[in-house]
Amino acid sequence: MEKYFIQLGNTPIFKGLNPEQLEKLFSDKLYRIKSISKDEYAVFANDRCENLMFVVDGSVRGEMTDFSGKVIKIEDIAAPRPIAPAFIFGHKNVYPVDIIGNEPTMLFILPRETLIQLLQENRTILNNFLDVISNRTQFLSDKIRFLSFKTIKGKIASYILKEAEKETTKFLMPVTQTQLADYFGVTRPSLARVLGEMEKEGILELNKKQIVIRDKKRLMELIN
Amino acid sequence: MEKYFIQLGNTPIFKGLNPEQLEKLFSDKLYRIKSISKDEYAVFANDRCENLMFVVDGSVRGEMTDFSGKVIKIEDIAAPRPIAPAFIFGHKNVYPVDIIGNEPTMLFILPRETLIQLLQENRTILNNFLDVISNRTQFLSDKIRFLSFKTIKGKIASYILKEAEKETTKFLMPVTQTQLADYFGVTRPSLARVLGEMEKEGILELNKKQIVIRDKKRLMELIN
DNA sequence: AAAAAGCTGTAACAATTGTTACAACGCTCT
DNA sequence: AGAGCGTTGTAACAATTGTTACAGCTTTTT
Repeated sequence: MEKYFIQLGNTPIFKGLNPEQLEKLFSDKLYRIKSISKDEYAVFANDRCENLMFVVDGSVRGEMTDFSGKVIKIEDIAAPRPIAPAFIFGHKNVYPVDIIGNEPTMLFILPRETLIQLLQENRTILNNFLDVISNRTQFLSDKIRFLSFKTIKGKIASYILKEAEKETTKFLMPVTQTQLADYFGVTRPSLARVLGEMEKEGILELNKKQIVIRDKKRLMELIN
Repeated sequence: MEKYFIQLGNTPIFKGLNPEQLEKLFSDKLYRIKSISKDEYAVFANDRCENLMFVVDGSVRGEMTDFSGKVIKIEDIAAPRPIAPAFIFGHKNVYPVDIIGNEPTMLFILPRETLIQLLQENRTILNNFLDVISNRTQFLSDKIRFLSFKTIKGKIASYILKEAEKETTKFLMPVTQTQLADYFGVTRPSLARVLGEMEKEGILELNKKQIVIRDKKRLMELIN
């Protein structure tokens, strides 16, 4: 048993299949393994995306180079995870970022043709794959809805009201302020300041990560 | 021949199949047709999304009601087009918006189970469906990249450099300032002001919708 | 041709956010 | 316990953007 079949079974796309089933499924399929070293490029931005790659050992990062030559890290992708599953189909299937090894890393590479075969013959994989790219779309839609609130108060209000849908007035922030600021596309001190203002105005009560909604009505009015 | 099979063949998901093929494909499948009148709700936001619906005649609009009760129109969907194809799979498959008839409208409704059968037995449909969702993801990714430029100058620079990739220095704005401001998530006067500033600084030259890049280097520096 | 509607340019002022810097607190590792 | 690190609170000032209003212009409608 190759060890990458074990890791593959842990990716969201092959979830629900055990290594034996995977080995059997792949017995008559085309695929390949590639090792990359630290800081080696696996793909360059704008390369054609004709394979679905999985990180089965180690981790890679996605980087963008902007017009001025500055490099921006977009995200880390650690095993076991697929790379850019939403870019292998669609009209413009090129990689949106450079993919670079963070460490010695092993990639499992599936040609598009093989993937299509798998999707057609195995219903679990089809469902998983649709789930993965649909989740991505849903996440991005949510994020855009957020970014469209102009003020930070509006973003916070919208975020908190959504988080507190189940529990009525009290809940724990599941992320740090830094992460939340990043998600909102604002700076961390600005977020902290606005949270402070909302506490002074009596709308919220803050204790570290615990948030209590004191005036739900005014919180709702902040969204417009 | 039911006329909706003709319209279905024009949707991106059944593209490449003629009405006869569609009729045959659907002969042993579950589906149904629903008519809605003007201003009738086809679905409410947060309804479970267990069917894929197509507008085969007329048009609907997607509307959101925010916490303060204000209604915001998100988009129009006219025949022939699928409704929310990225929300039938994924973990949270509920409709993100209300769907309301703009006029007397006919909907073709496919249960998820039927859709999965079609995806497995017909490769064209599988490819089309994956293309549709992937295109959506790619569009949203682009948009988020835009929104993440903090200043209006940065958004303009990024937009213009992308638009002017083919033609070197001169091009026509394909949209009005109002539309562009909307896409950027800023107000129209702000956009106009910044465009004016960039002209004064000698970076751009503006004549109505014609734009000439006078200093590409400084334009690129604005992106960071 | 006249009227209406939409697009663009501009201005002054208000509001919001970014920048930068520092301090206090809690957690983990040794 | 102490060092190191990440998180949070805060402040002053600079920069950017929103708001509102008006005028001139083009395009479409009547």
